[in-house]
Amino acid sequence: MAYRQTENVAQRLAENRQKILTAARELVASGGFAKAQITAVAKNAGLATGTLYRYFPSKDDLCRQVFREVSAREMNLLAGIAASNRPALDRFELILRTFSGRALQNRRLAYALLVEPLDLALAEERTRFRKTHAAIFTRVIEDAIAEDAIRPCDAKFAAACFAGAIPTALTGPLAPHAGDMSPDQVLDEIVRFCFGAIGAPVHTQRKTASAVTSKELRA
Amino acid sequence: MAYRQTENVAQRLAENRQKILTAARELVASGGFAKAQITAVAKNAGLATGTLYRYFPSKDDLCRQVFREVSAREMNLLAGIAASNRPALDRFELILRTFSGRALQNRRLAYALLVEPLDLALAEERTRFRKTHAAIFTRVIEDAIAEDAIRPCDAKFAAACFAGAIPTALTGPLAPHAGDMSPDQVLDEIVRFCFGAIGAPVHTQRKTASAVTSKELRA
DNA sequence: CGCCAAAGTGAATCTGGTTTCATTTTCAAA
DNA sequence: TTTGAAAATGAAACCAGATTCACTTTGGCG
Repeated sequence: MAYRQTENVAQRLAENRQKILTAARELVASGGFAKAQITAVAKNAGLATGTLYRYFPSKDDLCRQVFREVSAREMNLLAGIAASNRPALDRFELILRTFSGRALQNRRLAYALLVEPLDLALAEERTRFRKTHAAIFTRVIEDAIAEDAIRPCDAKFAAACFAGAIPTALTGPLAPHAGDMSPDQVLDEIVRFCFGAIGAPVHTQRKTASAVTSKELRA
Repeated sequence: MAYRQTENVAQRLAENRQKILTAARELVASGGFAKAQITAVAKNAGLATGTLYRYFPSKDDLCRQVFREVSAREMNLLAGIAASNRPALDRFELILRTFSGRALQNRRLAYALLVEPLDLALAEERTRFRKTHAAIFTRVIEDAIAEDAIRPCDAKFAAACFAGAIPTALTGPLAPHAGDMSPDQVLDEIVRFCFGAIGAPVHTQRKTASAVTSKELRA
Protein backbone atom coordinates (compact mmCIF):
# COMPACT_ATOMS: atom_id res chain seq x y z
CA MET A 1 0.00 0.00 0.00
CA ALA A 2 2.45 2.52 -1.14
CA TYR A 3 1.24 5.80 0.15
CA ARG A 4 0.10 8.06 -2.64
CA GLN A 5 -0.51 11.74 -2.13
CA THR A 6 -4.16 12.38 -2.75
CA GLU A 7 -5.40 15.44 -4.62
CA ASN A 8 -7.09 16.60 -1.47
CA VAL A 9 -3.88 16.60 0.49
CA ALA A 10 -1.81 18.16 -2.24
CA GLN A 11 -4.16 21.08 -2.21
CA ARG A 12 -4.02 21.50 1.51
CA LEU A 13 -0.25 21.53 1.35
CA ALA A 14 -0.29 24.24 -1.26
CA GLU A 15 -2.75 26.21 0.79
CA ASN A 16 -0.59 25.93 3.86
CA ARG A 17 2.45 27.08 1.99
CA GLN A 18 0.48 30.05 0.83
CA LYS A 19 -0.84 30.70 4.31
CA ILE A 20 2.71 30.83 5.60
CA LEU A 21 3.88 33.22 2.93
CA THR A 22 0.88 35.43 3.42
CA ALA A 23 1.27 35.44 7.17
CA ALA A 24 4.89 36.41 6.81
CA ARG A 25 4.11 39.07 4.25
CA GLU A 26 1.52 40.60 6.53
CA LEU A 27 3.97 40.83 9.37
CA VAL A 28 6.58 42.37 7.13
CA ALA A 29 4.16 44.90 5.72
CA SER A 30 3.13 45.93 9.20
CA GLY A 31 6.45 45.97 10.96
CA GLY A 32 9.30 45.05 8.67
CA PHE A 33 11.28 41.87 8.50
CA ALA A 34 12.17 42.15 12.15
CA LYS A 35 8.62 41.15 12.98
CA ALA A 36 8.82 38.02 10.87
CA GLN A 37 10.08 35.66 13.56
CA ILE A 38 9.30 32.03 13.00
CA THR A 39 7.11 31.86 16.09
CA ALA A 40 5.15 34.93 15.06
CA VAL A 41 4.71 33.78 11.48
CA ALA A 42 3.55 30.38 12.68
CA LYS A 43 1.04 31.88 15.04
CA ASN A 44 -0.20 34.29 12.39
CA ALA A 45 -0.58 31.41 9.94
CA GLY A 46 -2.35 29.26 12.50
CA LEU A 47 0.29 26.55 12.43
CA ALA A 48 2.92 25.22 14.77
CA THR A 49 6.48 26.42 14.49
CA GLY A 50 7.75 23.01 13.51
CA THR A 51 5.29 22.91 10.67
CA LEU A 52 6.90 25.83 8.91
CA TYR A 53 10.01 23.73 8.54
CA ARG A 54 8.12 21.21 6.48
CA TYR A 55 7.57 23.97 3.95
CA PHE A 56 10.74 26.02 4.14
CA PRO A 57 14.19 24.75 5.02
CA SER A 58 15.01 27.77 7.15
CA LYS A 59 13.84 31.13 8.24
CA ASP A 60 16.20 32.78 5.80
CA ASP A 61 14.68 30.89 2.91
CA LEU A 62 11.20 31.86 3.95
CA CYS A 63 12.08 35.51 4.30
CA ARG A 64 13.96 35.58 1.04
CA GLN A 65 10.96 34.10 -0.66
CA VAL A 66 8.76 36.80 0.79
CA PHE A 67 11.19 39.47 -0.27
CA ARG A 68 11.36 38.11 -3.79
CA GLU A 69 7.62 37.85 -4.21
CA VAL A 70 6.98 41.35 -3.02
CA SER A 71 9.82 42.88 -4.96
CA ALA A 72 9.15 40.90 -8.13
CA ARG A 73 5.81 42.63 -8.52
CA GLU A 74 7.50 46.00 -8.48
CA MET A 75 10.31 45.00 -10.76
CA ASN A 76 8.00 43.55 -13.36
CA LEU A 77 5.91 46.64 -13.33
CA LEU A 78 8.90 48.87 -13.95
CA ALA A 79 10.45 46.53 -16.46
CA GLY A 80 7.19 46.55 -18.35
CA ILE A 81 7.22 50.30 -18.61
CA ALA A 82 10.87 50.31 -19.62
CA ALA A 83 10.11 47.90 -22.43
CA SER A 84 7.26 49.90 -23.93
CA ASN A 85 7.89 51.84 -27.09
CA ARG A 86 7.36 55.42 -26.03
CA PRO A 87 10.15 57.97 -26.15
CA ALA A 88 12.84 57.18 -23.59
CA LEU A 89 12.26 60.26 -21.47
CA ASP A 90 8.55 59.53 -21.24
CA ARG A 91 9.35 56.05 -20.03
CA PHE A 92 11.85 57.47 -17.60
CA GLU A 93 9.33 59.82 -16.09
CA LEU A 94 6.71 57.11 -15.91
CA ILE A 95 9.08 54.79 -14.15
CA LEU A 96 10.03 57.45 -11.64
CA ARG A 97 6.43 58.28 -10.93
CA THR A 98 5.34 54.69 -10.69
CA PHE A 99 8.19 53.63 -8.46
CA SER A 100 7.84 56.61 -6.18
CA GLY A 101 4.09 56.67 -6.18
CA ARG A 102 3.88 53.06 -5.13
CA ALA A 103 6.49 53.51 -2.45
CA LEU A 104 4.58 56.43 -0.99
CA GLN A 105 1.39 54.43 -1.09
CA ASN A 106 2.80 51.71 1.09
CA ARG A 107 5.52 53.37 3.06
CA ARG A 108 6.09 50.69 5.63
CA LEU A 109 6.60 48.01 3.04
CA ALA A 110 8.73 50.27 0.89
CA TYR A 111 10.87 51.03 3.89
CA ALA A 112 11.31 47.34 4.58
CA LEU A 113 12.31 46.60 1.02
CA LEU A 114 14.44 49.64 0.43
CA VAL A 115 16.16 51.00 3.47
CA GLU A 116 15.37 49.22 6.72
CA PRO A 117 18.39 47.56 8.35
CA LEU A 118 18.39 43.89 7.36
CA ASP A 119 20.45 40.85 8.12
CA LEU A 120 22.94 39.50 5.61
CA ALA A 121 20.68 37.06 3.83
CA LEU A 122 18.05 39.67 3.17
CA ALA A 123 20.52 42.37 2.36
CA GLU A 124 21.64 40.11 -0.46
CA GLU A 125 18.08 39.95 -1.70
CA ARG A 126 17.84 43.70 -1.50
CA THR A 127 20.97 44.00 -3.57
CA ARG A 128 19.33 42.02 -6.34
CA PHE A 129 16.38 44.31 -6.14
CA ARG A 130 18.49 47.42 -6.39
CA LYS A 131 20.57 46.01 -9.18
CA THR A 132 17.41 45.49 -11.11
CA HIS A 133 16.39 49.08 -10.56
CA ALA A 134 19.77 50.20 -11.73
CA ALA A 135 19.54 48.03 -14.82
CA ILE A 136 16.16 49.48 -15.69
CA PHE A 137 17.38 53.03 -15.24
CA THR A 138 20.49 52.28 -17.25
CA ARG A 139 18.41 51.07 -20.10
CA VAL A 140 16.17 54.08 -20.43
CA ILE A 141 19.05 56.47 -19.97
CA GLU A 142 20.97 54.76 -22.74
CA ASP A 143 17.90 54.88 -24.91
CA ALA A 144 17.52 58.58 -24.25
CA ILE A 145 21.11 59.09 -25.30
CA ALA A 146 20.58 57.03 -28.43
CA GLU A 147 17.53 59.09 -29.22
CA ASP A 148 19.59 62.26 -28.80
CA ALA A 149 17.14 63.39 -26.16
CA ILE A 150 20.01 64.10 -23.75
CA ARG A 151 23.71 64.56 -24.15
CA PRO A 152 25.83 61.45 -23.46
CA CYS A 153 26.79 60.55 -19.90
CA ASP A 154 27.72 57.44 -18.00
CA ALA A 155 24.33 55.76 -17.87
CA LYS A 156 25.30 53.05 -15.43
CA PHE A 157 26.72 55.50 -13.03
CA ALA A 158 23.72 57.77 -13.11
CA ALA A 159 21.50 54.72 -12.68
CA ALA A 160 23.36 53.72 -9.52
CA CYS A 161 22.85 57.24 -8.21
CA PHE A 162 19.13 57.03 -8.83
CA ALA A 163 18.90 53.62 -7.24
CA GLY A 164 20.42 55.14 -4.13
CA ALA A 165 18.77 58.52 -4.20
CA ILE A 166 15.16 57.58 -4.65
CA PRO A 167 14.80 55.15 -1.75
CA THR A 168 16.56 57.54 0.58
CA ALA A 169 14.48 60.49 -0.48
CA LEU A 170 11.20 58.59 -0.26
CA THR A 171 11.44 56.46 2.85
CA GLY A 172 13.43 56.34 6.00
CA PRO A 173 14.76 59.01 8.25
CA LEU A 174 15.77 61.47 5.52
CA ALA A 175 12.46 61.42 3.72
CA PRO A 176 10.24 64.46 4.05
CA HIS A 177 7.93 64.25 7.03
CA ALA A 178 4.29 63.83 6.21
CA GLY A 179 2.82 67.32 6.09
CA ASP A 180 6.15 68.61 4.83
CA MET A 181 5.30 67.92 1.21
CA SER A 182 2.31 66.37 -0.49
CA PRO A 183 2.93 63.12 -2.36
CA ASP A 184 2.41 64.95 -5.62
CA GLN A 185 5.02 67.51 -4.76
CA VAL A 186 7.38 64.69 -3.89
CA LEU A 187 6.83 63.06 -7.25
CA ASP A 188 7.40 66.34 -9.03
CA GLU A 189 10.61 66.98 -7.14
CA ILE A 190 11.85 63.48 -7.90
CA VAL A 191 11.23 63.99 -11.57
CA ARG A 192 12.82 67.39 -11.58
CA PHE A 193 15.84 66.08 -9.73
CA CYS A 194 16.34 63.02 -11.90
CA PHE A 195 15.76 64.80 -15.17
CA GLY A 196 18.18 67.50 -14.22
CA ALA A 197 20.78 64.95 -13.18
CA ILE A 198 20.98 63.50 -16.66
CA GLY A 199 20.69 66.87 -18.32
CA ALA A 200 17.18 66.41 -19.62
CA PRO A 201 14.90 69.40 -20.01
CA VAL A 202 12.28 69.56 -17.29
CA HIS A 203 8.85 70.54 -18.59
CA THR A 204 6.93 72.15 -15.81
CA GLN A 205 3.76 70.97 -17.48
CA ARG A 206 4.68 67.53 -18.60
CA LYS A 207 1.67 65.63 -19.84
CA THR A 208 2.28 61.90 -19.69
CA ALA A 209 0.15 58.96 -18.81
CA SER A 210 -0.11 58.93 -15.06
CA ALA A 211 1.95 56.49 -13.05
CA VAL A 212 0.73 53.00 -12.37
CA THR A 213 -0.50 52.85 -8.82
CA SER A 214 -1.10 49.82 -6.72
CA LYS A 215 -4.84 50.26 -6.96
CA GLU A 216 -4.70 50.01 -10.71
CA LEU A 217 -2.37 47.07 -10.49
CA ARG A 218 -4.73 45.17 -8.29
CA ALA A 219 -7.57 45.78 -10.69
CA MET B 1 44.69 55.34 53.32
CA ALA B 2 41.99 56.11 50.93
CA TYR B 3 43.05 54.81 47.55
CA ARG B 4 43.86 57.64 45.18
CA GLN B 5 44.30 57.12 41.49
CA THR B 6 47.87 57.95 40.64
CA GLU B 7 48.87 59.87 37.53
CA ASN B 8 50.65 56.81 36.28
CA VAL B 9 47.56 54.64 36.46
CA ALA B 10 45.28 57.27 35.00
CA GLN B 11 47.50 57.37 32.00
CA ARG B 12 47.52 53.63 31.54
CA LEU B 13 43.76 53.59 31.73
CA ALA B 14 43.55 56.23 29.05
CA GLU B 15 46.02 54.29 26.94
CA ASN B 16 44.01 51.11 27.29
CA ARG B 17 40.84 52.85 26.33
CA GLN B 18 42.61 54.13 23.29
CA LYS B 19 44.05 50.71 22.53
CA ILE B 20 40.57 49.26 22.56
CA LEU B 21 39.16 51.90 20.27
CA THR B 22 42.06 51.57 17.91
CA ALA B 23 41.84 47.81 17.86
CA ALA B 24 38.16 48.02 17.07
CA ARG B 25 38.72 50.65 14.41
CA GLU B 26 41.32 48.49 12.74
CA LEU B 27 38.98 45.55 12.58
CA VAL B 28 36.20 47.69 11.21
CA ALA B 29 38.45 49.23 8.60
CA SER B 30 39.58 45.80 7.47
CA GLY B 31 36.32 43.90 7.55
CA GLY B 32 33.45 46.06 8.64
CA PHE B 33 31.60 46.13 11.93
CA ALA B 34 30.85 42.45 11.64
CA LYS B 35 34.49 41.76 12.46
CA ALA B 36 34.34 43.82 15.62
CA GLN B 37 33.31 41.04 17.99
CA ILE B 38 34.25 41.59 21.59
CA THR B 39 36.58 38.61 21.60
CA ALA B 40 38.33 39.76 18.45
CA VAL B 41 38.68 43.33 19.63
CA ALA B 42 40.05 42.15 22.96
CA LYS B 43 42.61 39.93 21.31
CA ASN B 44 43.59 42.66 18.88
CA ALA B 45 44.01 45.09 21.76
CA GLY B 46 45.99 42.60 23.81
CA LEU B 47 43.48 42.53 26.63
CA ALA B 48 41.02 40.05 28.06
CA THR B 49 37.41 40.16 27.04
CA GLY B 50 36.28 41.05 30.51
CA THR B 51 38.60 44.01 30.54
CA LEU B 52 36.76 45.72 27.73
CA TYR B 53 33.75 45.91 29.97
CA ARG B 54 35.69 48.01 32.42
CA TYR B 55 35.97 50.59 29.67
CA PHE B 56 32.71 50.29 27.78
CA PRO B 57 29.38 49.25 29.20
CA SER B 58 28.48 47.14 26.17
CA LYS B 59 29.56 46.14 22.75
CA ASP B 60 27.02 48.49 21.25
CA ASP B 61 28.50 51.42 23.12
CA LEU B 62 31.97 50.55 21.96
CA CYS B 63 30.95 50.21 18.35
CA ARG B 64 28.94 53.39 18.41
CA GLN B 65 31.92 55.20 19.80
CA VAL B 66 34.05 53.88 16.97
CA PHE B 67 31.46 54.87 14.42
CA ARG B 68 31.22 58.35 15.85
CA GLU B 69 34.93 58.94 15.95
CA VAL B 70 35.47 57.82 12.41
CA SER B 71 32.50 59.65 11.02
CA ALA B 72 33.13 62.82 13.01
CA ARG B 73 36.37 63.36 11.16
CA GLU B 74 34.52 63.31 7.87
CA MET B 75 31.67 65.44 9.02
CA ASN B 76 33.95 68.13 10.40
CA LEU B 77 35.89 68.22 7.21
CA LEU B 78 32.78 68.74 5.13
CA ALA B 79 31.25 71.15 7.58
CA GLY B 80 34.42 73.18 7.44
CA ILE B 81 34.21 73.49 3.69
CA ALA B 82 30.54 74.33 3.86
CA ALA B 83 31.28 77.15 6.27
CA SER B 84 33.97 78.78 4.17
CA ASN B 85 33.13 81.95 2.31
CA ARG B 86 33.54 80.96 -1.30
CA PRO B 87 30.63 80.98 -3.73
CA ALA B 88 28.10 78.31 -2.88
CA LEU B 89 28.65 76.23 -5.99
CA ASP B 90 32.39 76.15 -5.41
CA ARG B 91 31.78 74.87 -1.93
CA PHE B 92 29.33 72.36 -3.27
CA GLU B 93 31.81 70.99 -5.74
CA LEU B 94 34.55 70.89 -3.17
CA ILE B 95 32.35 69.00 -0.77
CA LEU B 96 31.40 66.49 -3.41
CA ARG B 97 34.99 65.91 -4.41
CA THR B 98 36.23 65.69 -0.87
CA PHE B 99 33.53 63.35 0.27
CA SER B 100 33.85 61.09 -2.73
CA GLY B 101 37.60 61.25 -2.97
CA ARG B 102 38.00 60.18 0.61
CA ALA B 103 35.48 57.40 0.25
CA LEU B 104 37.32 56.05 -2.77
CA GLN B 105 40.60 56.26 -0.91
CA ASN B 106 39.38 53.98 1.83
CA ARG B 107 36.66 51.93 0.27
CA ARG B 108 36.31 49.30 2.94
CA LEU B 109 35.82 51.83 5.67
CA ALA B 110 33.50 53.93 3.54
CA TYR B 111 31.46 50.85 2.83
CA ALA B 112 31.19 50.10 6.52
CA LEU B 113 30.09 53.62 7.35
CA LEU B 114 27.81 54.15 4.42
CA VAL B 115 26.14 51.04 3.09
CA GLU B 116 27.15 47.80 4.80
CA PRO B 117 24.27 46.03 6.56
CA LEU B 118 24.39 47.00 10.24
CA ASP B 119 22.48 46.12 13.36
CA LEU B 120 19.96 48.51 14.83
CA ALA B 121 22.27 50.34 17.19
CA LEU B 122 24.75 51.14 14.49
CA ALA B 123 22.14 51.89 11.90
CA GLU B 124 21.01 54.61 14.26
CA GLU B 125 24.50 56.01 14.29
CA ARG B 126 24.60 55.87 10.53
CA THR B 127 21.38 57.82 10.38
CA ARG B 128 23.00 60.62 12.33
CA PHE B 129 25.85 60.57 9.89
CA ARG B 130 23.59 60.78 6.89
CA LYS B 131 21.46 63.45 8.42
CA THR B 132 24.57 65.52 8.84
CA HIS B 133 25.45 65.05 5.20
CA ALA B 134 21.98 66.08 4.23
CA ALA B 135 22.18 69.15 6.44
CA ILE B 136 25.45 70.19 4.85
CA PHE B 137 24.09 69.72 1.37
CA THR B 138 20.95 71.58 2.27
CA ARG B 139 22.96 74.51 3.43
CA VAL B 140 25.06 74.96 0.33
CA ILE B 141 22.09 74.42 -1.95
CA GLU B 142 20.13 77.08 -0.11
CA ASP B 143 23.10 79.38 -0.34
CA ALA B 144 23.34 78.77 -4.06
CA ILE B 145 19.70 79.68 -4.41
CA ALA B 146 20.18 82.80 -2.33
CA GLU B 147 23.13 83.75 -4.52
CA ASP B 148 20.95 83.28 -7.58
CA ALA B 149 23.43 80.74 -8.86
CA ILE B 150 20.65 78.23 -9.47
CA ARG B 151 16.92 78.47 -9.78
CA PRO B 152 14.96 77.67 -6.59
CA CYS B 153 14.19 74.05 -5.71
CA ASP B 154 13.47 72.08 -2.58
CA ALA B 155 16.93 72.09 -1.05
CA LYS B 156 16.17 69.58 1.68
CA PHE B 157 14.75 67.14 -0.74
CA ALA B 158 17.66 67.37 -3.14
CA ALA B 159 20.02 67.01 -0.20
CA ALA B 160 18.35 63.77 0.84
CA CYS B 161 18.75 62.51 -2.71
CA PHE B 162 22.44 63.29 -2.65
CA ALA B 163 22.88 61.67 0.72
CA GLY B 164 21.43 58.51 -0.77
CA ALA B 165 22.94 58.69 -4.21
CA ILE B 166 26.57 59.29 -3.42
CA PRO B 167 27.13 56.38 -1.03
CA THR B 168 25.39 54.00 -3.38
CA ALA B 169 27.30 55.17 -6.41
CA LEU B 170 30.66 55.08 -4.66
CA THR B 171 30.64 51.94 -2.57
CA GLY B 172 28.79 48.72 -2.38
CA PRO B 173 27.44 46.43 -5.05
CA LEU B 174 26.21 49.13 -7.41
CA ALA B 175 29.42 51.09 -7.46
CA PRO B 176 31.54 50.89 -10.61
CA HIS B 177 33.97 48.01 -10.53
CA ALA B 178 37.62 48.99 -10.28
CA GLY B 179 38.91 49.19 -13.82
CA ASP B 180 35.50 50.34 -14.93
CA MET B 181 36.21 53.98 -14.24
CA SER B 182 39.19 55.77 -12.78
CA PRO B 183 38.64 57.56 -9.49
CA ASP B 184 38.95 60.88 -11.31
CA GLN B 185 36.26 59.93 -13.75
CA VAL B 186 34.06 58.93 -10.86
CA LEU B 187 34.54 62.30 -9.20
CA ASP B 188 33.75 64.09 -12.43
CA GLU B 189 30.61 62.07 -12.95
CA ILE B 190 29.49 62.73 -9.40
CA VAL B 191 29.93 66.43 -9.90
CA ARG B 192 28.20 66.41 -13.22
CA PHE B 193 25.31 64.41 -11.81
CA CYS B 194 24.84 66.52 -8.70
CA PHE B 195 25.23 69.84 -10.46
CA GLY B 196 22.74 68.82 -13.07
CA ALA B 197 20.29 67.64 -10.43
CA ILE B 198 20.01 71.10 -8.92
CA GLY B 199 20.08 72.79 -12.29
CA ALA B 200 23.54 74.24 -11.94
CA PRO B 201 25.67 74.78 -15.03
CA VAL B 202 28.41 72.16 -15.34
CA HIS B 203 31.71 73.64 -16.42
CA THR B 204 33.71 70.96 -18.15
CA GLN B 205 36.81 72.80 -17.08
CA ARG B 206 35.98 73.80 -13.58
CA LYS B 207 39.04 75.19 -11.77
CA THR B 208 38.59 74.91 -8.06
CA ALA B 209 40.90 74.09 -5.23
CA SER B 210 41.32 70.34 -5.24
CA ALA B 211 39.46 68.22 -2.77
CA VAL B 212 40.84 67.56 0.66
CA THR B 213 42.23 64.03 0.71
CA SER B 214 43.05 61.95 3.71
CA LYS B 215 46.76 62.35 3.11
CA GLU B 216 46.46 66.09 3.39
CA LEU B 217 44.26 65.73 6.41
CA ARG B 218 46.81 63.63 8.19
CA ALA B 219 49.52 66.15 7.49
C1' DC C 1 57.50 44.49 53.60
C1' DG C 2 52.56 43.71 53.69
C1' DC C 3 48.02 45.41 52.72
C1' DC C 4 44.20 46.79 50.06
C1' DA C 5 41.53 48.65 46.42
C1' DA C 6 41.35 48.85 41.74
C1' DA C 7 42.46 46.63 37.36
C1' DG C 8 42.67 42.63 34.75
C1' DT C 9 41.30 37.92 33.57
C1' DG C 10 38.77 34.26 30.88
C1' DA C 11 35.95 30.26 31.65
C1' DA C 12 31.29 29.80 32.70
C1' DT C 13 26.84 31.73 32.02
C1' DC C 14 23.18 33.91 29.82
C1' DT C 15 20.16 35.17 26.00
C1' DG C 16 16.77 35.38 22.29
C1' DG C 17 16.10 33.55 18.83
C1' DT C 18 16.15 29.27 15.29
C1' DT C 19 15.95 24.54 14.54
C1' DT C 20 15.20 19.69 15.72
C1' DC C 21 12.72 15.47 16.68
C1' DA C 22 10.09 12.13 19.42
C1' DT C 23 5.37 12.04 19.68
C1' DT C 24 0.57 12.65 18.11
C1' DT C 25 -2.79 13.30 14.55
C1' DT C 26 -4.65 12.71 10.02
C1' DC C 27 -6.36 10.15 6.31
C1' DA C 28 -6.15 7.09 2.06
C1' DA C 29 -5.85 2.39 1.10
C1' DA C 30 -6.45 -2.36 2.40
C1' DT D 1 -11.93 -1.11 11.01
C1' DT D 2 -7.20 -1.38 10.94
C1' DT D 3 -2.86 0.19 9.37
C1' DG D 4 1.11 2.86 8.25
C1' DA D 5 3.13 6.67 5.98
C1' DA D 6 3.02 11.53 5.69
C1' DA D 7 1.90 15.76 8.13
C1' DA D 8 1.61 18.44 12.19
C1' DT D 9 3.06 19.54 16.72
C1' DG D 10 5.59 22.22 20.36
C1' DA D 11 8.67 21.45 24.06
C1' DA D 12 13.44 20.84 24.33
C1' DA D 13 18.05 21.32 22.27
C1' DC D 14 20.93 24.27 20.11
C1' DC D 15 23.78 28.22 18.71
C1' DA D 16 26.85 32.10 18.43
C1' DG D 17 27.65 35.56 20.33
C1' DA D 18 27.68 39.11 24.55
C1' DT D 19 28.07 39.46 29.26
C1' DT D 20 29.22 38.31 34.04
C1' DC D 21 31.89 37.41 38.17
C1' DA D 22 34.87 34.85 41.37
C1' DC D 23 39.38 34.97 41.20
C1' DT D 24 44.37 36.71 40.30
C1' DT D 25 47.55 40.41 39.55
C1' DT D 26 49.22 45.05 40.07
C1' DG D 27 51.07 48.96 42.28
C1' DG D 28 50.57 52.88 45.56
C1' DC D 29 50.95 53.72 50.30
C1' DG D 30 51.83 53.27 55.32
